[in-house]
Amino acid sequence: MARLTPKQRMIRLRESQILDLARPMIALGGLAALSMDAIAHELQTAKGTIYNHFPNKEEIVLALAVQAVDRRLELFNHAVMMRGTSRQRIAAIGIACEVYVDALPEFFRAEQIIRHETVWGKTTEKRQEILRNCEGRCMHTVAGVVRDAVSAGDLELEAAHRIEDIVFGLWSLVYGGMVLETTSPSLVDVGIVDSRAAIRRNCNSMLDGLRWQPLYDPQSYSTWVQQVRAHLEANCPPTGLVVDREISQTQSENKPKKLAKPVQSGQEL
Amino acid sequence: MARLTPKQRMIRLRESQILDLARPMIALGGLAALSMDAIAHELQTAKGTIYNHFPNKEEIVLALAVQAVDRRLELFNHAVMMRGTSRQRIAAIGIACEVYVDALPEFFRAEQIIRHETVWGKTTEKRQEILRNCEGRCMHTVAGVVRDAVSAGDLELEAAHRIEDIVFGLWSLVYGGMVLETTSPSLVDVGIVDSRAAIRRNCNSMLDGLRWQPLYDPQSYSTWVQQVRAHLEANCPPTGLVVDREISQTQSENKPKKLAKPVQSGQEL
DNA sequence: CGTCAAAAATGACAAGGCGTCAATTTAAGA
DNA sequence: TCTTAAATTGACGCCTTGTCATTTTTGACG
Repeated sequence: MARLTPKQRMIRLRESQILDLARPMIALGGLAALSMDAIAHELQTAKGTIYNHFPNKEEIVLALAVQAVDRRLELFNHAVMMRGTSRQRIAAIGIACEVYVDALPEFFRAEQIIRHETVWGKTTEKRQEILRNCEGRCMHTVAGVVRDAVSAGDLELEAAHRIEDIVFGLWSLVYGGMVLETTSPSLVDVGIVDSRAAIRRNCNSMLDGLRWQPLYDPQSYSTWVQQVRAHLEANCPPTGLVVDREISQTQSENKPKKLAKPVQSGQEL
Repeated sequence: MARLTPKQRMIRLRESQILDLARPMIALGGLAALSMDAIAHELQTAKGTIYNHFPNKEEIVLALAVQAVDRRLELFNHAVMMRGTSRQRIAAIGIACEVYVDALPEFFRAEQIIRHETVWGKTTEKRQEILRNCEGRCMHTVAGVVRDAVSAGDLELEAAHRIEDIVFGLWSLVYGGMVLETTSPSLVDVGIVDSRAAIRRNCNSMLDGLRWQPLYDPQSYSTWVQQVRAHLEANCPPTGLVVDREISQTQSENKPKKLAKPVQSGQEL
């Protein structure tokens, strides 16, 4: 981590500029709206230069997803550090998810898009590993709360019910709910008027079903939500910047990687 | 519903041929892998002819999604018709989802793809309405079981907990779980070894949390799963064909619709 | 300060896909 | 048989991504 030459700093800067330009694009219209030409044009460089930073569009999305999970983890960490019962702390993570989706929708979008084999399959192993790492740390944070609950005696695990599976359940419930909320043709038609409230209520039902003490109480839960939300929104302003993550020293390390035969040359879903 | 001229039958036939060709394509590589040229070529017609049937790629995906939800509904109906407690019948729907995803992955994929604003936004109102209708009927089927449970006294709804929200919860949990299972970079790395078992377990936790009687019992649940799965797989062979759904009498009704300015001309996600 | 090899930037180009439309062929009913 | 509406055709316009031979810049070293 020696000092950087001006040139190197220039390159780093451009990398983050690329991502800053790309983020609103994919938020607006998915991968198809992410135009390499447009980025090059706005940055006043040649397209080839963009390709020196990222071997293809998909890799940009992956880079965005990494930023996204970083931001999410940050919120999670703030959430679990709050003082309260184990049940309150796990609830805080749920609120963190809501804050995340509401305050950083562009990041959330990146996470959704990278979650497609067709996109994922065109990215480099190197960056994939980075994302896996981030996701792993997120899981670890959540699992930690569950473990604490067990230690504290708030939660008794039945045989054949693993901590990871519980985390997976909450994850499914929240992620699935958010995705359906965003993309379902007919949520309102079908009678779901306040999907957020429904998600929260359902998470609580699940935890009640595990007999995670203390059981759901609308009153106290509601005030806790207020508290957490205020705390998180105060501490994690959407404008906060992410530290640049260094993936290679030189551009040339990125260049020649040549994917093992791009299955589809077109764009995506 | 008079008789069809040979020509009209020809057209109907081609429509289903288009869908049959498109299904494996999107299953393999998403919307990008759905090639209009390839379909035209394989059908030995001109590309323009395909565009007489569907105004764009997205509309084909939507048509596939309609087929998909039809198939899903079919399975749901078989599931809820089984004799058992209300809790067993709701569990049967969960199993139906598993059978659906396993036996008809191409259909599931279509449902996933249409669930993107960028894809959805390019389809016609007419067919959108059809899909909403199908989804509504699915919801209705599931909600019916919940209502039965309430009637039978197996389930007491607290105030501010609506039936639709419970259905939404199960939907989120199962859909979210299945999506994560399919697309998560690192499920195994992170400790989820049997995601299906986890989904089932978590659904049961949620229902337990609602105090939906009788509560989860591993033994009896497990045997019920066997039964349902066998029944569904016997009654709904994957090869079963869907009745053609008639959307318009003549092709020319489809043709001139001209979308209100395609925001993105490229493909998707 | 000058030299030079390596790194980075450039942009014209190949490849390939979608959707269009004027012209043509086919079908159906009188 | 004739007429008119419907259906088919396929070349074409337009847009995109990703490549790569060439040119420019950088910075280490004498």
